[in-house]
Amino acid sequence: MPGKITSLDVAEKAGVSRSAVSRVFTPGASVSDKTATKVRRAADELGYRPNVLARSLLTGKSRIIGLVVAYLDNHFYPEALEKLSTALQARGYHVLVFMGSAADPETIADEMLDYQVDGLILASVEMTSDLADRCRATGVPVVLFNRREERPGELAIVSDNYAGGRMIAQHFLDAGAKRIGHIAGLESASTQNDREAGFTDCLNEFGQTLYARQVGAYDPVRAEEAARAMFSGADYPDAVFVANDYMAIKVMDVVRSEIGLRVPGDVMIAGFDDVPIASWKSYDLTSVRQNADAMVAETVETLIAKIDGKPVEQPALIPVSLSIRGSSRRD
Amino acid sequence: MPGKITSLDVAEKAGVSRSAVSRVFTPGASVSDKTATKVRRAADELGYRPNVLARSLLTGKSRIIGLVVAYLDNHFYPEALEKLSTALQARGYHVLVFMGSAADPETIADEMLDYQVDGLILASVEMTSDLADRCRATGVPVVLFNRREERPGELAIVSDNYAGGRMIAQHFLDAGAKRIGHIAGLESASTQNDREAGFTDCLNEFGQTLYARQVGAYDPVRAEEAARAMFSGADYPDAVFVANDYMAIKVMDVVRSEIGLRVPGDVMIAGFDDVPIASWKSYDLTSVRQNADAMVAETVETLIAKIDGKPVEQPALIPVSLSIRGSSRRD
DNA sequence: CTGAAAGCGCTTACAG
DNA sequence: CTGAAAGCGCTTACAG
Repeated sequence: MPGKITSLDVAEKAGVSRSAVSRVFTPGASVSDKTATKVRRAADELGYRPNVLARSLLTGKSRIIGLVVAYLDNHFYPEALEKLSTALQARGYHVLVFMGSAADPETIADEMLDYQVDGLILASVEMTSDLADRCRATGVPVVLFNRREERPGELAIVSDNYAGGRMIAQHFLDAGAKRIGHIAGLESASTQNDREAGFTDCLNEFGQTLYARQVGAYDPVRAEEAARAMFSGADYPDAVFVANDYMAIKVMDVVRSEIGLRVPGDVMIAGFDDVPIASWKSYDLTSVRQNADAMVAETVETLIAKIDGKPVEQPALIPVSLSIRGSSRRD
Repeated sequence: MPGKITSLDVAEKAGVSRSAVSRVFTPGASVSDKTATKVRRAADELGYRPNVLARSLLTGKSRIIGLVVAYLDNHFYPEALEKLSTALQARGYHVLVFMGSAADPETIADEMLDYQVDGLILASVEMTSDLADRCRATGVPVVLFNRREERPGELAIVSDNYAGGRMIAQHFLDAGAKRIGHIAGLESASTQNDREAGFTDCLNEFGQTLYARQVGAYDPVRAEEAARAMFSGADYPDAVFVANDYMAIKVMDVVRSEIGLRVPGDVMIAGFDDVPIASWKSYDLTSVRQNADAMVAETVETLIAKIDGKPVEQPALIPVSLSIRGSSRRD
């Protein structure tokens, strides 16, 4: 293979200066058509492409977005990652992935900053705030995805989790449920708190209180344990809201296969996220739909606006909707 | 925020040269303890960290690995992505993600090369070969993950898909299946060809041939259609090997919920990959286990060895094993 | 062990 | 419109 082709090689071949070559590859720069044609031809023949890293050094823009994720086993996140990356690619950015579980937040923050990322998307539930504070301190734009922390200057893209919680409570009440339970996610997570607050507020307004409560911490094994604890006795709930689909699926498995109850006959179950699995026939799970497309679009717009130095305000909550399915349908 | 802190700032504060600062941050460089201490203190106070991009320009190493993926809805890939990224992080590399579905292979190849990636992992099923050829032509090390193309110089990490196919055939035969079907994945994919070859070879050795065959192309909707076509008549198979779990789950849903057959009573079903869903109680799917950890470890080792200029040979096939579950168990 | 100098590949005012 | 020159932040022989 030939050594790396540089702009100088192209310049020589085209009989112009390095500056001219650079201009041809800089949208909006002033070059004559004739020069542009010569340069493009030479570049094509040589297989030249500008070195993005060298450009970054000059411009101070790397066009790299750092994305911190974890929990890729919860199907909501791979979908988000795919959409986020696709949307960013379309805008000329690329995603450098950091697994939140692979190192401590300090290390991750340092590494991201080392790569001179133009912006950050934080989609990992735990320890987000340390990371975000540290990054914001350096002046790199940060957007939280599917979580909020209420820090000053924070930009957070979240669904209307509170409204979603209310929808499920209302749905259970409409169906005549009398003993309504909740299996919570991670209690330090804003999604959990907002969903549960909406759920219990609505229950209270109709004169009911939570009949049973367990914590699954957004973890499949803990969700199973929570289900066993909640359904092993005789006086189990007749409806339960599980804080996300990933846990709800495990709860359904325990309730049906281990305990031997019928869903929705003995107990109605609803989840949150409306991941594809929820609509699979074997689960047919009622769920609150998070509009992933809207969340991603808002995340990308907000982050890029911030990067471009535009004034950016905290975006509105993303609306949710209820997908009613067999797990809570009583005919 | 203060302007970017450079090595010169640190050098001045510590009363040494820029070279000295650089050496402190270069493992293995010769610096006295005294200098190192002074530099580290100054760096900490200033919050200095070397600019990886600037370093890349000099060293020619970006420590960025390009990863092309797609099909994140097939749960095998998010898991692989998570493990790949974690393993690479531990080795001081980071992953720049390219969604194979978001652009044509040429564009993706160009963009990856623009970022001066040190190496590439291709985990996207389609159009891999164009992309790989294009990248290899520039001298960037490429490793294919979970696919092979038999190109010269190719490095491909794949399971022993052929052996996996045989295992399922053997298992069906042992269980007394007489009418054995296959729902194929993408027929241009090496995984598909190897799995089916092993499956039918084994069948043939025992005097059987494929009783029915449909193509699902690794796509959930097409898998459902394939299942409908295969099971709508009266003389449906009594055992079917579906080329991956992602399709097998959809096949089970159609067979049980739409057609009304019992699994395994009326038909035994087996998949491939052994993704977490396979062991969920509602599916309890027999599957060939791909050792994702081993595949990832091998991929990372091979790629890094190649990057480091070491002689690298095509690695051996990764062994698979059969996870027998309820979907094929007849007591 | 340490510093001055050159240079990685590019872009951007500055003149012309 | 175009080129010469400076410089982004860093590393690496080269002397000392």
